[in-house]
Amino acid sequence: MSTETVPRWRRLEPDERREQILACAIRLFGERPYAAVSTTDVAREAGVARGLINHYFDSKRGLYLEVVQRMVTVPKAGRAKVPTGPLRERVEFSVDWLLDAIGAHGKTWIAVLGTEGVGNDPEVERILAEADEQAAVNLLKTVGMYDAEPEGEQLRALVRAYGGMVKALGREWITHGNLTREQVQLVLTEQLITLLVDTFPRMQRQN
Amino acid sequence: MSTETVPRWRRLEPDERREQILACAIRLFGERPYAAVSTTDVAREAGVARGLINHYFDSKRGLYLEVVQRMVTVPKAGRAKVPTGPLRERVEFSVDWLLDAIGAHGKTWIAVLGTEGVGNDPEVERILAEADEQAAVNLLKTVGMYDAEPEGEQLRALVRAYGGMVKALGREWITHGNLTREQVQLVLTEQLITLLVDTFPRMQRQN
DNA sequence: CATACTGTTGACTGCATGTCAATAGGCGTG
DNA sequence: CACGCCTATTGACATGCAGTCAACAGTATG
Repeated sequence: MSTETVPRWRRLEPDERREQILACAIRLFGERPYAAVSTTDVAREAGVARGLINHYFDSKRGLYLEVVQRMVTVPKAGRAKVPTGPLRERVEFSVDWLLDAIGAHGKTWIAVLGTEGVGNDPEVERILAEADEQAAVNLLKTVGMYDAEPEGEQLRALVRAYGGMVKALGREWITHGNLTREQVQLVLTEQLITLLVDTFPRMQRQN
Repeated sequence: MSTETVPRWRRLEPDERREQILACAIRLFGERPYAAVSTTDVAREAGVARGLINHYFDSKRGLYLEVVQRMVTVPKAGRAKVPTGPLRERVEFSVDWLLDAIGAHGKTWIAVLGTEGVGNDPEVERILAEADEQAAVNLLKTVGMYDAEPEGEQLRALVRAYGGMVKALGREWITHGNLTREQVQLVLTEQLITLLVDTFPRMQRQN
């Protein structure tokens, strides 16, 4: 008869446990809407007592906010090449890079943009706005127009709005399959060029 | 001593009561996110017993879905003028009409688009997708390209995606005040023209 | 092997949702 | 005008979830 004591649970480093719970939460919140995911679900998924979740995260809402933060944080893949040459080429390069990123993280991506519900959640809105801004800045730097003269703020606003179309087209491509990658690429390229070389200058004159 | 019996509550026609509750729900769900609105809140706001909500709506979720449905249902304002003339004019007319609609229902509008959270809610997604499709069809009809040749489905997909930019620009204009109405109008007009007269034809050739 | 540190548990509390039998508003009828 | 019926509405109940906390048990250390 073995009196060997087999531990009922393993003790992990705080960071490790936190990550593990967060990973499970990301999966579940990605599949179902907020209200349809209980902390009990997350706890079961992580093989952990429910109370532990409140130990590592203030509340269910706090956990959710971190999930959103993680999901919108683009891996910022190392794009070593700093493109040069005429604007058109830089734009094409940027759009291509965008589509690569979307294609790679497609699954997570659609989960993030999946639902635009009703109801103002300032916190969530702030996180998403920050991510949009980040993406806009990235794009502008890549096409070499970040240091855009007067009214750079307006240009960023335009590119942020352009991001809205990127998301929508991404959904048409990835989730609905209504458009091919080539088609999306064409549209995004033409639209961005129009925006940068035609609309933006005219808008400046209008100020 | 008056023995007059003053009713504790008034008996309403089902449709009437339903509308009343729905109106309160729209207000509350427009202000706070789903989880932060309890059926108790809605009941108090409407001055009825909580149980009545489950009598008229299957569940809190069911109520929410109807709220979303109402909020995305554009009043479909009677635009009597059927525009004619060159495409540019029709586009300008359409964009102008769009911005009028956004400006008028601005408050509700931003509430609807306010938050894009994480998590797939197929029902909500379906409602919003339907609204987007409706808007796209409306726009295409107004510019006179609804009966667009082959690949009309692809054109609708493009216009739906364009709608993504409309929303984003609307937010930059209405809620953040980063752009003026004139600027938004300029951008939307140029982008739509590019899409219709340049990109779409090229895309068709690409098929 | 004993001890201390702390990651982890499980029970407790309050609140929210959904259900259902009982109640009462108010219209139609005698 | 009073009575009675229909049903809109209520209020209590059951279930489940979120947050708190004292106690427990891995586990590293001497």
